[in-house]
Amino acid sequence: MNHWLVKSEPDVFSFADLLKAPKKTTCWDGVRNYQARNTLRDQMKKGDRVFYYHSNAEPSGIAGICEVVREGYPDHTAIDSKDPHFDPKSRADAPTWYMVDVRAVAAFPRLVTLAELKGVKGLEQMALVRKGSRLSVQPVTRREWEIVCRIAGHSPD
DNA sequence: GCCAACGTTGGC
DNA sequence: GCCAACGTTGGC
Repeated sequence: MNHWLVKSEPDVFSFADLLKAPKKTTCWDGVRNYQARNTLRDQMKKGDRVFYYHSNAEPSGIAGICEVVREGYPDHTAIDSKDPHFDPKSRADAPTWYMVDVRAVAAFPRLVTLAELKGVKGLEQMALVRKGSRLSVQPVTRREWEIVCRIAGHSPD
C-alpha cells in the first residue's frame, strides 16, 4: 500500500465536509498540474491511504485520513464550460486531467498543524514541509506516515 | 493583503 | 529552445 497527501482549502471543501458527504466519498476534481495529474492517473491505487490537508487555513494542517476508493478516471469538470475548473483545451475524447474518488476513514483526534510538522525529525524530506512546495497531490513515505500518525495520536493502520 | 516560489505561456 | 511575463498557490 502506498500513502499520499492531498490538499484542500477548508473554506471550499473541508474534511468535515467529506465526512458529511454521501458515503463519505467525493471525486477529487479540479487538479490542473501535470505532476499531480500523473499521480492521480497512474499511481494512486484502491485502498491507498491519504492524508487530508487543509491549506490556506487558520491554522493549516492535516485533518484526517481518507482512502482511495476509485482509481484514476477522466475529470469531467475539465470539459464543463460552466465549471470553475473548465479547461478550454481539454477534449472529451483525449482527457488531459484525471481524478480519483476518496472516502473519509477517520478524523484525527486533533488537527496536526504545518507549524508543528516543521522541524520534526524524519520529516525533513516530506514534500509538504519543504519550502515552495505547492504540489496539491503528493507522495508520503511509510515512515513519514507513521511519524505523522504518532503525532496525531492515531493508529497508522 | 503581501509576496516568494513555482508552473505555464508565448514571442522571438 | 530560451526566457520574460504572467497567473496561481499558499504561508505568513
